[in-house]
Amino acid sequence: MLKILKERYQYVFEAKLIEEMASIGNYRKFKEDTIIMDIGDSIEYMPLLLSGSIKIMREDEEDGGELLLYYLEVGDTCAMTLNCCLRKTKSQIRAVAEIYTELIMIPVHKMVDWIIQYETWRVFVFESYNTRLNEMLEAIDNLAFNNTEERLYKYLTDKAFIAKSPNIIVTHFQIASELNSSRVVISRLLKKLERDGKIKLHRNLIEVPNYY
DNA sequence: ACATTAATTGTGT
DNA sequence: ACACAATTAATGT
Repeated sequence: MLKILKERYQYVFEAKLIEEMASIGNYRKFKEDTIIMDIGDSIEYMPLLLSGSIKIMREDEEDGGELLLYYLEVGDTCAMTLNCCLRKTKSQIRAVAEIYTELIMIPVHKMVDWIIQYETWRVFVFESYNTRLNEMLEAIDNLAFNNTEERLYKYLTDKAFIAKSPNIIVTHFQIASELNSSRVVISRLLKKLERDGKIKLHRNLIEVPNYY
């Protein structure tokens, strides 16, 4: 575990901190589509991604609809967790492994200590906050302007990027529920994107040539 | 290889 | 949003 940590984070954190992470952290792996953290769970650990990718979703308690907020990738932490450990609130979000994912769980009290002890950790935490905030703003823009088409295309490229393949395997229905839209709308928009030459459609499969 | 069926996708109102 | 048509994949014979 120490080895993996070093590979991924040697330029981010100082050696001492990495060693401490390795000895304290709890190594876990999750298979595709498993829920890592659900809404209402109290947060005792903060995740540090080693490999894979996690999607962060919100759920509407009214209609049970889901909404995908953003993806966490290697080198990211969950901003929600950062928030919760300082305020002792419950999770407001659901985290699901998008693909096979490895991560290290670190007890939240440790991360408070580290903020005091390690400069690199402080920087890391603030950076994460910042990127997350920006991504959220972007997401809100798209929502507010009701621009589902852009949201859809971003969703597709993101997904392809994570899978490291231009081919993504989803049905229109699945996309609709993640974007909290209806299947028909998605189908129509996908058609349009195909006509524009941005993607190619097949059954259960969408080709996204320019995903990087 | 063909027919049947279920699921996914396309389109008009 | 709804209903229905068309297409495709999966399965059995």
